Amino acid sequence: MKITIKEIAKLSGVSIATVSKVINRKDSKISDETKNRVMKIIKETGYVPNRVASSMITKETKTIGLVIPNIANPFFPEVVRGAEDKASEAGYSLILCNTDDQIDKEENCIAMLQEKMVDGILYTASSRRHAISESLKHVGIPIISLDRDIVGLPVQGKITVENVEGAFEAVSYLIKRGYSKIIHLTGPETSTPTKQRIEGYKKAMDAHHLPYDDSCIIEGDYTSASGYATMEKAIRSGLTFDAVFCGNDLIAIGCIKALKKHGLKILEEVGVVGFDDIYLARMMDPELTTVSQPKYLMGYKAVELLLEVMGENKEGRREEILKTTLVVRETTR
Amino acid sequence: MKITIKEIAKLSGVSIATVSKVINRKDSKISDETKNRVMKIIKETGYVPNRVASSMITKETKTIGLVIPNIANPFFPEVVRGAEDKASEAGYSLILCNTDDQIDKEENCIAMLQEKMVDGILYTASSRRHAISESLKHVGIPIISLDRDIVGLPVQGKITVENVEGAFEAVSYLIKRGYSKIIHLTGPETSTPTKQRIEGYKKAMDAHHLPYDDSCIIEGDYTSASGYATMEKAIRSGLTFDAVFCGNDLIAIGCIKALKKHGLKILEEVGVVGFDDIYLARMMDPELTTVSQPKYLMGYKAVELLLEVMGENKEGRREEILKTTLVVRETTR
DNA sequence: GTGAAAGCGCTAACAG
DNA sequence: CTGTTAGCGCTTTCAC
Repeated sequence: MKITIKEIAKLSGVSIATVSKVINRKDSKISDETKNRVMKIIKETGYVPNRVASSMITKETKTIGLVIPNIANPFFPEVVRGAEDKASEAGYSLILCNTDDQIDKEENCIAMLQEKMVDGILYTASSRRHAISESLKHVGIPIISLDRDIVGLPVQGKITVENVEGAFEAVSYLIKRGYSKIIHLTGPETSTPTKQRIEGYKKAMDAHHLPYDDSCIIEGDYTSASGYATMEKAIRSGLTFDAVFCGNDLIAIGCIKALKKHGLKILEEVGVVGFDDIYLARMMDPELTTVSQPKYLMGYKAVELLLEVMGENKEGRREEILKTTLVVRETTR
Repeated sequence: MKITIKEIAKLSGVSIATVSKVINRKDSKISDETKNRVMKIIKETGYVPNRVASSMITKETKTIGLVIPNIANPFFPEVVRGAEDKASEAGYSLILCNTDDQIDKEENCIAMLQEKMVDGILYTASSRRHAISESLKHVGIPIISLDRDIVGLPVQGKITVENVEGAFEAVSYLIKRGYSKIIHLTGPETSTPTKQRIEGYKKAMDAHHLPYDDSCIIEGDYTSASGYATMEKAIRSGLTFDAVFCGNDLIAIGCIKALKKHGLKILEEVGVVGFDDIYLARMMDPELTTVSQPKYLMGYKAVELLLEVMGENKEGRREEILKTTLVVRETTR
């Protein structure tokens, strides 16, 4: 039988109300003597307050739900770490959910988080999501959308990065370094980041009056396997290019593998730029030139924003768009 | 005001007990008619049962605490994924805690998890931990220790890998391939895996009557920076070697950087073997020969074991030691 | 300064 | 088949 506040009260010869007050530091009107006595008993007995009981009354669980596609995707661990740091700093903990970009898993997660009465949700929408499911519309819990935007979803806030600008900068850099036949290997075109990176690519090409057509923008998904496959196909199909701007680093890795296999020299013959700057980018050989996303900060800021929204209980949507930075390494001349 | 079971009862014209039964599928004795009526109302109102309230009674939160050093360390995401998969399969969710291998953070995490009344804890002990803190001794919650063993900690189960055998196999392979002056770059010697990998290294060297002394076993920590620094120092100090067995892949990555910098040819002049087989190992160039740990399985099995232990409420310690496999790639001849 | 009492939303006997 | 009742462990007025 676990020890409860009742025992502590009995043992210290005070009421449970008093014990509750000292536990929660609402003890301005409790004499030091009783305070110390209660504290001592608590320590001695190893009493642990039951937060699920207090949650019932305070209506907060000090828990935040974190819904992401897959923690094993190297993009997310840092984001999660940032989120966890800010959360624990503020006395919250994180429930982690993986959705594999599958809509039904997403809905299950959200439902579960609602039942567990989390105080807020950080949500990276499935890149496959087009329509918003009904059930998602009436979650009565603050939601911050992370990384990806969902039009129509009633979120209370949004943390994204400057995808257009990041892509623009990357492609512009490529052009400045003398590359001119630049192709773009993208992720699923249903997701906002993908669309935005394509937009940035086009803008840069246009700005420099460089030609491109639909065959230069090749859709895949955000995996190295996809990068490998699409690159392979591009080469086979006789497409000419001297640089490739990849939708993310994973695609870039696969792409480079394919390039190497075909004996193409990275940097001299073909420049490659990634997006994300995952841990891997710095570790591979050659080190990958890429657009760095502030992953840790994204998680951190997302929780920060969520906490704000939760506090104010306001309706207004908040938004923060974080900057990317081009990191030039060894896959571009 | 959030809608409660009471409203549903009123709206469907039944008692709350009945509603409770249909929610929890204890409805064998409820007529289909009432069942359907209640279900319909639930759907219409968008009622979400409050699991924190039911937790108070059932004494279970369907939540598991996952305590790891750092999710941003590439070893852990897959472990966590495995754990999450098994957990969600069984209707549980995971609260994630990062400890940075700091004992005080560990204790905070554990305390918080206790207060949140998690049903069990998965725990990767700090590699710096030598003594078990008092507070950890009387957690009344089942604990499974993951990856690292903690002597003296009253855990109900243990999931580890065959570190000795893995190291033995790696070093033996190196020897078989003609390397003979093999050094070992280790992690912190306070942690069990480190000790075991050293043991495996020694066993293999002994088995083949190859000489080594203390200077061949160089302690560092499990980071690429450490791998770089220790390798650098080893080279500077004039240590001779033709292969290096690294305590993990991160060390191997740093080590290879240092080797390359000094113009040493990987594979021909110096063979390198890592440990873990993180995602990176396959992505780098040259691809890393390494001892693969079943990371996903570790997490999965850990939750499985925890669930078992929780179910039986037995005292006996359970243990599962998973196999490693040597993956030969491009850093060994 | 401290305590009594009224619940939070739900489940689990037990009655009917 | 369904409802009544007694809490789960805690916080929070409101008295004293």
